[in-house]
Amino acid sequence: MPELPEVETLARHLRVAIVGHEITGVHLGLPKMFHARAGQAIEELMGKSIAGIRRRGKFLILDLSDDTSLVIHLRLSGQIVVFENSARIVAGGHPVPAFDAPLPHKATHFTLTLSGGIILYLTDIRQFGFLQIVPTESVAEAIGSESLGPDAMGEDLRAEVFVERLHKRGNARLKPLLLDQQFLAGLGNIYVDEALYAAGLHPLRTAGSLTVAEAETLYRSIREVLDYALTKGVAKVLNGRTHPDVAFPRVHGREGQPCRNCGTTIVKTRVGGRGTYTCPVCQRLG
DNA sequence: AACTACTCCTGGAGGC
DNA sequence: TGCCTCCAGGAGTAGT
Repeated sequence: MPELPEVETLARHLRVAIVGHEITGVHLGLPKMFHARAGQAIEELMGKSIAGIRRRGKFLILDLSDDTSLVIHLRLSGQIVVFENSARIVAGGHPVPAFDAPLPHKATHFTLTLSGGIILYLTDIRQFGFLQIVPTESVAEAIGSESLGPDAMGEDLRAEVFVERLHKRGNARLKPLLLDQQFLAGLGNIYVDEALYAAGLHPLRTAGSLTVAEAETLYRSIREVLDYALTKGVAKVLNGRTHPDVAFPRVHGREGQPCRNCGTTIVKTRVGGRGTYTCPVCQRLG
């Protein structure tokens, strides 16, 4: 589930909620979720404090007080919920189970108890998510930063950088390319559909077929969609079925419903094995 | 370089 | 109610 806006929102909320707190309890219910280095035990976390929280692409990074870092990837169905003295203070990621469901859930695989009456639950129905503990100086290596593309929200990703990268991958189709974390880090299936729709570009267009103006439009659309998700709080409510923002998503998941630009029926196709929603009029191939 | 298929899992939705 | 199939917001690997 969680794409860049969801992970970023989680990072921001966790920053307020748990930075400075000490880890006083650790429970790992699904051992394979912990991608341990040789000889590592999850109990190493005990006694360390949360020094800072970062995000890179879809990776969530908890920097700890002893220059190690807890790296978390939620993949498709990871969810994090934090309680403080029995009150839920953070909830984000995949919406199943519901954020207000009793915890721990049977799919809660990792629990951190922190000073100040705080408990963090990591729940993951499909068990694809994972944890790593690495030296903070090795985080980049651990998450594959050399191969990971620029962060989709990063300030260093200027339009001309994006356009240049696009044209280097001229034969690639837009949708699989934008999903490729080595090309651009952070986008997932929903936001790629949203960005392409906002830019009026068909997901099967090749990168090389875009004019410079179209490529710049795509760049702006990606930033706008992500910014909207972050500032309007849709990243959080998007995960819930009954999010109050009826204006978002604008195309993803709206098969059979009218396009909000032109009224044409939104169609669902499969591109690169992923469910893909488009307006056949606003997003033309030719 | 770029595409497809398959893989890790569970659960919800829909058809019968 | 059960049973079946398909699908799911990620991403790595293998084969073409």
